[in-house]
Amino acid sequence: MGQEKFYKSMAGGACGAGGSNSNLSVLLQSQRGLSTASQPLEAFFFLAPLPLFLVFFLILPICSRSMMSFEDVHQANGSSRPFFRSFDHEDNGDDDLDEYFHQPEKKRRLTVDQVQFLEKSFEVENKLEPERKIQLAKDLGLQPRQVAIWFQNRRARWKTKQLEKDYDVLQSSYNSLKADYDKVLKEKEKLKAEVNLLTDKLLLQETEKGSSELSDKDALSQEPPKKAVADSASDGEVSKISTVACKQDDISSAKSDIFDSDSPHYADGVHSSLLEAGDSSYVFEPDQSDLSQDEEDNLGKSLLPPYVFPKLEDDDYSDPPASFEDHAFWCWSY
DNA sequence: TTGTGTTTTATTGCCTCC
DNA sequence: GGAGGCAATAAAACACAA
Repeated sequence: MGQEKFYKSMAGGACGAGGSNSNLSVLLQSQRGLSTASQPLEAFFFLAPLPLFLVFFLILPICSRSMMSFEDVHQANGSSRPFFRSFDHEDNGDDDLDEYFHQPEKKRRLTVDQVQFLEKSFEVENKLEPERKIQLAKDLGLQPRQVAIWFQNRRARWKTKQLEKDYDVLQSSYNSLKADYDKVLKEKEKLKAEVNLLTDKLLLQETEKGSSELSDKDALSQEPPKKAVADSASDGEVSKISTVACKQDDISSAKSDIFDSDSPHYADGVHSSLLEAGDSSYVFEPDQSDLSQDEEDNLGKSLLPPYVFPKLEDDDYSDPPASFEDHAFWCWSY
């Protein structure tokens, strides 16, 4: 099928080499200010010594097939590659000519000028209408099919480049987001440590307060203080007293909420060690005998001051993949 | 000079549109 | 059903290091 298309387009674009060369020459001259000699008739002078049938049945079809301009062969562009390299090589003799004609068609690169012209045309419009294709083919001395293929490949290259650009944009966006995320995470850890520190301070204060109140009570009841404390401690009196004291104090109540919502789960070294050292956790144990667990939770949530957050386990944060590539793959896999 | 990687030109097969 | 586009691929041309 491709071959069918190819030969159709070949027929459509054939036999325009001479006139089209001058078109290209004029166009390129106007573009770059170069003076390139356009001499299409040279072709026929060159072919004159050959038998007529050879010219019409062998040489011309090949010229039209490759759509090579003689100007391109002669042009003194230092970097230009010989567009018709094989043909040049065959100038040596009839044997080579025969060999050439029996060779399978080789790929020939477009000249720098042709590519430049096509690039400019592509910049204007990357799609190719039939009329423009024909015109470009004429101007460049190429087959319409070649022009179409060039545009097709050019679009593919453009698309690849565009994908690379998009990838870069996404990558930088991901990097900045990840930086923000890390920053927030650090901030969170910092705030968490601060809350722990304040809670511990409060605990110590409450402990001291509880002891002093107990001492006052002991003094009032005129009982030997040491025995009373020892006795009370032994049967849990301290706990009850402290709880009452705690309930009388708004701040401490709020803080004990903090404590309730947070501290039992703490695994942080500082906090847990302090609690264990004083063994004071029982002091703030609220009297919740008449509250169900659900009510307890709801109450706790509704009464929490705005700065008290529910405990977030570390697992609540799922770490993003280490790299942008991993993340992209991770997203893609979902 | 040669091996190897990259770029460019061209083909093939499939799909969509008219 | 033909024309044209696209993705995948082949293969030639080219660049370049060893």
